[in-house]
Amino acid sequence: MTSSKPSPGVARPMRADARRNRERILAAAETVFAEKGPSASTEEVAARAGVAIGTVFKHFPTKQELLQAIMKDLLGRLDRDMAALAADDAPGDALFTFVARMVEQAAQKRTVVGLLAETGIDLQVASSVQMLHEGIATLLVRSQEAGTVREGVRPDEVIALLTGICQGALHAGWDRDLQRRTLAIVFDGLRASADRR
Amino acid sequence: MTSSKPSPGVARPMRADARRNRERILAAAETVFAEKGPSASTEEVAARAGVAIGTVFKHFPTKQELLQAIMKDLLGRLDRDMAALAADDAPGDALFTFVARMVEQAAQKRTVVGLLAETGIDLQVASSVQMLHEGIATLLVRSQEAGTVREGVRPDEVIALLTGICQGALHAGWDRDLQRRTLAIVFDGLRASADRR
DNA sequence: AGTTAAGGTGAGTGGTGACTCATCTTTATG
DNA sequence: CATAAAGATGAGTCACCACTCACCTTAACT
Repeated sequence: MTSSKPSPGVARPMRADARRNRERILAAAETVFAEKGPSASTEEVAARAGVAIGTVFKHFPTKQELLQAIMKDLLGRLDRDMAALAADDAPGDALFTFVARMVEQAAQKRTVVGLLAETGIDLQVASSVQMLHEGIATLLVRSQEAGTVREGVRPDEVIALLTGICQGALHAGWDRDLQRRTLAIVFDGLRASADRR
Repeated sequence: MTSSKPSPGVARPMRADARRNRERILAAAETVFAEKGPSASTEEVAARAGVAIGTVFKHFPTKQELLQAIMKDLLGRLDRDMAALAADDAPGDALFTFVARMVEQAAQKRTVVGLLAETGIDLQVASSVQMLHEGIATLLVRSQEAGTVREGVRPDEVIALLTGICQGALHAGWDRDLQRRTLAIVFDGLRASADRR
């Protein structure tokens, strides 16, 4: 009778196979949705993960929740990326580097891009988005202090540009070169310029 | 026996009710798809047009063709808009005005924006897109001659920026003010500047 | 007015995809 | 090893949607 009772409030740890499958599903979902966009079927995710469809729905009761879980993952990684950049890169370049990197990945991460700007994000994801926005704001301020971005540029403008360019990069006809040239124009627009305004 | 035979090669004109319904369907499709994106159902278009489903499919045998018909319409209108601008506006401003106007309409015309950048456009629509691209190229050259856009900017860069910003403007959180400020940055990037590059 | 073919109608078909559940399998624990 | 609960399974349900077709209506021409 001294044995551990199921103490209320402390959830038992997940079973080993369950944890493994959860990871597999997330990985599969990320590649599948990256390739085909969010309209890809849940069955395809299950197939790629090598599990039955019911298993996917046991872990993520709706497709929405699955998408949101991926979102959180991706946003978390982006956030860590950004923190690393803020630490390592020259303060004047960090914002530009980050934007360029994100645009580069955009084509492979349709999901992030799509949802970064989407309406109807629930609170779970919203907080991650919030973090990203704050990170961008920080990078922006540093760039302005370093003089590589003109005063008066506001964070929401940078985010708007970022989402727009990422969206554009998703579609056909944006080769590396065009991407680089387009970004160059936007960066010029952001740079401080004494002879204007 | 002197009565007119159905001369081969000369198609009879459409019946009056057919023509009327065709217009209604196009108008309905434009509003419905503008509101809900291309995934809106054909039934909803039929309902809004006040005709039966079968009628829609008699005029446009597939949903694809309906979407393409709208595209052609919209692109044609844009093209006329652009021609008018080229004639009336100051040559240095015409490009900026056109881009601003297009972005402004973007939120109400999800379809154009979406398909402007989409892969797999058929030849019908491709020619209209081609016209638009040529028009933009013309406006760009004029702006460069007038000195409001720096030399070295290429048409595909302008188009890339345009589609990107339009895509971004589709999504939530882009109020008028943000739109204006974002465009200002892009325009700054396009403007000739002696102190750079 | 009468004739006819173009046009309109809408219940029906087939396919797809999100989600469920009764049943079987596996892990953790005594 | 035995047991129980967590987890996995996949055939089945339901809703939606693009598209069809047999039948009815109407414009257009004599």
